[in-house]
Amino acid sequence: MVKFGGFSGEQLRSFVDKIEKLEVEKKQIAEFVKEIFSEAKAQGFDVKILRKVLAIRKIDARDREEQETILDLYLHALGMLPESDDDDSQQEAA
Amino acid sequence: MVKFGGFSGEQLRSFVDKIEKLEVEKKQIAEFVKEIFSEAKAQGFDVKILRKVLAIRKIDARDREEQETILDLYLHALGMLPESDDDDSQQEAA
Amino acid sequence: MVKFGGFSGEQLRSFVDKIEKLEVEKKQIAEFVKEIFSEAKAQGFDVKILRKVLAIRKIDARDREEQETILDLYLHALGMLPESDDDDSQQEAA
Amino acid sequence: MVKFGGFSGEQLRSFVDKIEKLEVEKKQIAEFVKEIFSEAKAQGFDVKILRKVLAIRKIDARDREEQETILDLYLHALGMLPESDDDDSQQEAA
DNA sequence: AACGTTGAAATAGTTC
DNA sequence: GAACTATTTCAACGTT
Repeated sequence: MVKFGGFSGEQLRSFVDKIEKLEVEKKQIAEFVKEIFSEAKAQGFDVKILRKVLAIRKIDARDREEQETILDLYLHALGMLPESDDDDSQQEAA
Repeated sequence: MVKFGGFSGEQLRSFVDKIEKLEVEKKQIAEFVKEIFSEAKAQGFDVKILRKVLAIRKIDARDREEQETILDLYLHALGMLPESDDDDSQQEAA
Repeated sequence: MVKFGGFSGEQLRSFVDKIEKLEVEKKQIAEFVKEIFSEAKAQGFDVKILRKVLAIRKIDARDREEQETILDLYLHALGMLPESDDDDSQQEAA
Repeated sequence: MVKFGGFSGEQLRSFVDKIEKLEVEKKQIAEFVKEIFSEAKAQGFDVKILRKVLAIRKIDARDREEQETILDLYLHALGMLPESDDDDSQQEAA
């Protein structure tokens, strides 16, 4: 049931407050990032290239994650990994 | 001159490190926000409505800012505000 | 199947043409808007203020929309709106 | 002088109206463009690629413009073009 | 004319 | 998988 009539107004306010505070934090961090870009630019770096560097590193990180995932899949397929979902009977007598 | 060939590699690394750390922080906060939404949902709140509430509050906040800004503009246009360096023609009969 | 090898070149050309034509129209409109600003300025209006007025009206319009949306959400949440396919509990006493 | 007190309210309203109408038109065109993308997608085109095609054509168009500009510069440098800025007195007694 | 600011467009991610 | 939301990116604009 949807919380509206009654006492849950305080809870709602609490949720709203928390989230808005966190959004503020996020915004502050974003501004900080911008400052760093400015600083880099002031020191002669090409911001566009800097962004590209970061983007590539991001992709690489993902690749690594995915490849680890694939590795896990392989290992699991070969029965060399204890998988979370189907460990319904392995534990007691492993 | 663009800093990429040469000794500025350390600076670059420093910028990249800082930014990536901040990005991590942002992501953590975003996850935290999601948790709060989950919590609210678990307590029976309609997340869609909660989002709308937040959106409206955002718009209202911006509206308030804009209203203040335009008030300043009006006052200044009417010569009722001591603006920093805009007294170019007000002194018609000084 | 992705349409790029083969006979669909004409279709592609057609899409590209249509879109580019529309983009041209958009650009023309944008230029027209600029002309109006110029005209206003020439007639003694403070363009900055004019822009702010427009911005505030935009925000207000969006706010109104959001308010209506959330009203619908409220009403619906309270079971006071006949939603299209949300009659999950009406049938108890059919 | 800034138009505020008095009779210029109507003019202001007129400007606002015109601009907002044009903005609406722009938005409609943008929606139309989206529809075309949808249609293309429905017919099996990869929208991402379609966008890339458009982007490249845009760049090419710009390139052409810039190259024409450069060509103009060359021609002018070689004294083969009448330049805009300093043609204030050349025509009558060149 | 470069700079930062702002608004729009696009992409990625999430939810239903 | 379709729609919605959020984030990121890109371009335009005013400003200095």
